[in-house]
Amino acid sequence: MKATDINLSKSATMGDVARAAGVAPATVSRYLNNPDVVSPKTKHKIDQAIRAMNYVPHAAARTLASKKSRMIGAIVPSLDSNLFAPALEAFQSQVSKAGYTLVVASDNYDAEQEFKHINQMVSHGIDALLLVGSSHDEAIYQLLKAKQIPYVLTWTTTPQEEHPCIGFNNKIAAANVANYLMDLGHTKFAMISNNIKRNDRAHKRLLGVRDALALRGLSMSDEYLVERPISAEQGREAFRLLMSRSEPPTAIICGSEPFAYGAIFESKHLGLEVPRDVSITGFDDMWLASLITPSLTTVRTPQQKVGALAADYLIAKLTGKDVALPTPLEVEIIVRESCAPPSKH
Amino acid sequence: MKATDINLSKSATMGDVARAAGVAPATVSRYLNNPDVVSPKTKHKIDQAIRAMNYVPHAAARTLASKKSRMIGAIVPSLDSNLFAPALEAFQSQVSKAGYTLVVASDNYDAEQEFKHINQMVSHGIDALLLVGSSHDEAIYQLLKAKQIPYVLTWTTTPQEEHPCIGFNNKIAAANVANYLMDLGHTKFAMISNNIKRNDRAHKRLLGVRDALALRGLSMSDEYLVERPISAEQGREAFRLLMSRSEPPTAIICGSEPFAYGAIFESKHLGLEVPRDVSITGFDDMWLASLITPSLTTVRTPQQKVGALAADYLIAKLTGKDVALPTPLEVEIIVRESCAPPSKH
DNA sequence: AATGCAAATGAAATCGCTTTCATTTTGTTT
DNA sequence: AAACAAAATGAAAGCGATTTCATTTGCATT
Repeated sequence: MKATDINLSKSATMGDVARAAGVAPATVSRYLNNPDVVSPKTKHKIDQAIRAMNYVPHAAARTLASKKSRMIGAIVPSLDSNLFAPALEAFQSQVSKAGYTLVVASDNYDAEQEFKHINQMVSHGIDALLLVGSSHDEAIYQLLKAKQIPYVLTWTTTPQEEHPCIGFNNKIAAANVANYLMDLGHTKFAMISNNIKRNDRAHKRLLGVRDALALRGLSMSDEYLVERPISAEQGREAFRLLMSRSEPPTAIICGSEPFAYGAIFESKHLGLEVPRDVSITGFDDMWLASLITPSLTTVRTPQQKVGALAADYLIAKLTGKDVALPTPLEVEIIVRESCAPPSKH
Repeated sequence: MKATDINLSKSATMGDVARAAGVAPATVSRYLNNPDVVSPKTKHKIDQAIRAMNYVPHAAARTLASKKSRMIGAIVPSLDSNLFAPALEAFQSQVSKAGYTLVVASDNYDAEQEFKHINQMVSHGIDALLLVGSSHDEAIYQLLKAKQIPYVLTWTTTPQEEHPCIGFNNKIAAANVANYLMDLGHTKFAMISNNIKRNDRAHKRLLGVRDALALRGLSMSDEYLVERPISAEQGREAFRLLMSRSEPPTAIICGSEPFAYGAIFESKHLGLEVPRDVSITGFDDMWLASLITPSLTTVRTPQQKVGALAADYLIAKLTGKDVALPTPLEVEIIVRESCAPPSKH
């Protein structure tokens, strides 16, 4: 770890190391990539030489020659978001543990940006790729297929098993929430959601809610669906809007948890009491859910698990192991204080 | 953007494009890197060929030949943290806007991991590097210097101008908070902080507080300094601990904002009222600060700005422009409800 | 038309590694 | 000790771009 003898001139190359160790470059390469096949004796010599010259392999050269970059890409909607950060952190941890380097980009829910980023990453030779959600340009899949790049879609499950996915069933999860609220006696629902068109998870959650309602002969008109960028602030506004309707909902299902926080905070400003006047649910179970007053009834999603499993899957795939895709992950409704039966008007 | 004619066999190389366009590979290279020097006529031919074959340059080959990877690295303590995410998002946005690809890693405040990641990134040929904080292994600086890799330290300022920094003065910011509280009449202080040894920002904030106190003849004993990993949950525990002292503090300065949230939530459990029974301050002004009850008096730090400026600086540096480092950024105390004069015993 | 100069292009070496194939060394078996 | 298979090593050909240097082309000028 001492860095006393850093060579200030040109960096040492594999050739330099080979010369110093008195072996051929090929042997150094083997030492690096497949140590088992080099004899202990030469292994030692090479080891010495590498340390002495502070040799660091030139990754681009390796990539060029081997067609493997030892980089894995991840494209998420946003880096600045509690929604993906835990998964990304877990992903990065696993990825780097396996000796890979992580390349990331955020696309702000914009398909064109995503496409651009993917092209850039592919050009850089990433060995595998993590994507969020299930709706991606067909060209992307074609590209990944053509280049034989393993990928995985996260936060989602494909019913048709078209693509490898690691996530949970958003539709069912949302349906469970709706059912829970209906069991409490609610009939007048509203939903605060991220953009339905651009965010397939949001879309599926909406479908889940609508299906569940339909099964019990209920429905939610479009007026009670408010689409917003994800943030607590937007949740506040959406809540105010919804509660100012002539016929306000008795239960508000938030497609993303920050909306729920915003709604709860805003309820205090409006002099409303949760859950007496209106029930609110979240989605994800972030740290604030249990601390806020009233604490939030929500569905807990396995965020780090998604990240870690995605990494494991891709790495296994790269290692040549044949991997079974994990079955859709479980989610769980965490019942806290923010829901109650609707008041008798 | 159509991907109808993806070549399923080997990807097209520059040679293929050259052949198709009836020019030399060198000319294609010029078209890509320095379009001004190729004639409009050939430019058109090459353009056609590239589209037709769906050619994507091989980044590793470019890197090898040009010694520029068009990748920029960033190492942050944690990806799963509201503290760095906004900056990182802004950084990534600028970086990719300039045509670079972002490589990230998190080191969990562990110097050894950081060193490992940097080596890996350097091996991958990153053109520039963002680091957080000011305390890094000397070997790192040597390596970056030897390889001539521009870098920037963020969230900090070096008084000695040893290294390029983009951030604010943590010491002064914390001192301001302490002064504000002393102005209110406080004399019995406590601080909840991240690990002082591993986190230089935390350390500087502590120094700022201590210095400010000293200037007014006050002090804070070590018993009133609680070091914890950054989270609201840890903030709760620390708060409970501090308030159970025989002589509890009247003001608690939180070195990171999640601590403050935890403290405020826990105060309710303990039947204490903020700010009547104890004043609390945060650090960063995250979204929750204005929504929580009581709203949090805190210091607002320019997070996106740090990320964006860091990117601008590095990119300018890479473009060969001579860049003036921005002066330390301003921070501002946002006075809200969580502080008040100490109660009369 | 001849001249000269700048602009545009091409040829070929090079970047640092991997990998195939051939060769040498080692160790085991008879 | 001979014979042979297995293990270890070496030689050399790429991988796909960039870049220097040389050459050709195009245009304006006389």
